[in-house]
Amino acid sequence: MSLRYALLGMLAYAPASGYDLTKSFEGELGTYAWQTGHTRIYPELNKLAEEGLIEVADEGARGRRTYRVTPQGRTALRSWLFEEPQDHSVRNVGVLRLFLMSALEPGDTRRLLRAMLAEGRAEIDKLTEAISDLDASPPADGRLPFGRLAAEYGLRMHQARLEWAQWALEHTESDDKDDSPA
Amino acid sequence: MSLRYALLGMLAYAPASGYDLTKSFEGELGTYAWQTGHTRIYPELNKLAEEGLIEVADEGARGRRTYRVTPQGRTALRSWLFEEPQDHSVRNVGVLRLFLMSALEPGDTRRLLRAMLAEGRAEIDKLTEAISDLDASPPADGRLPFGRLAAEYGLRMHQARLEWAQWALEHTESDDKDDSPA
DNA sequence: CATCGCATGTAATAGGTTACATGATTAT
DNA sequence: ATAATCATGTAACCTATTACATGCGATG
Repeated sequence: MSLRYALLGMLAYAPASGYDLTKSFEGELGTYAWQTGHTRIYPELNKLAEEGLIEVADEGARGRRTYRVTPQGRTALRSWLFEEPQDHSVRNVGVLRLFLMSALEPGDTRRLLRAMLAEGRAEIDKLTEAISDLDASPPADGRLPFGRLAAEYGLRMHQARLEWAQWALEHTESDDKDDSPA
Repeated sequence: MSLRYALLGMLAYAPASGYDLTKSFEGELGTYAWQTGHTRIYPELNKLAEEGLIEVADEGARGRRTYRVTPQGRTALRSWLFEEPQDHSVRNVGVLRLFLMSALEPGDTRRLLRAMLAEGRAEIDKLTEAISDLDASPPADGRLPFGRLAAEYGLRMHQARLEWAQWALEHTESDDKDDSPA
């Protein structure tokens, strides 16, 4: 059920084709919020169009169809966002790994945590650079673009995760013979 | 594929029954890392047992079967955790809502962001209390328990998300007539 | 004229959710 | 006795992934 709102929402930002949307899901959207591929996107777009929540705005070369949300689509998105029964459904392999690593022997746990710290730092560097690029060429309308919003989210999450890993490392070492700080 | 490692990992922490595991998934594990229910857990436990990755440690009243990981199971878990091809598969309805809310009119976006800030603060209060309870009665073995680890993670994530929402609010208001600070 | 990227799809399989189902034990 | 909670399962349906498939248009 969430996929359709993801599509509706992205089309509410700006009209796009299935191909464009596929690319979006390969970026921040897929990384932090909702992962999917073109094999789910195309059938769902057809369904949304049938139901009148989106419509073809333009047909281009190679059978390209650019969709935009209809007023009904916008209403559906809005009511989904304001609707109370929030399902907090989460499925995140990275976090699962994080949690489970401490089921290993302390030595292994510490090794994994250190690897994670390195990865996290690399990710933060990448995002910091991406953000400074985005801020160097702000959009004309002054509106916060989706990518900027998502990059900021990613940056803050990675930082928090890094600090958590550091904390976890401190609380794992006491049990171990190798007691050098991280 | 991840569900089986979630189960294997939880059993590596401590032996448990399908019922116990179901409860675990209703807590922090399901909230931050991987959601599932008893209808997936029982069949998967049977499969894991067939494959020799877990075994029945104890049978109790009402058909209760307590499982524990076998050495092969521990090896499988360890190799999954150390294995390189990390799929960063994420599916998080909350984050999706966060990202999509800015596709609405600025007034609606601001209203949702403010609601989110309130929810986030409530969540942080709850976790802070839960953590101080956990820290008041630390486990005898000095090992960091799963719940403590997960609560700390949740706390830090909620805090980072809150700060992000505050940031987003600041960057959304410029476009709006109602320019009072959050 | 070949290769790469654009652009859309279907089919088979796997994984997940909801509804249905049953029975044992404990607490009131 | 009755209700609540413990404890496990199956079946139907829905959602998601992987493999397969096709053709157009631009670039070299």
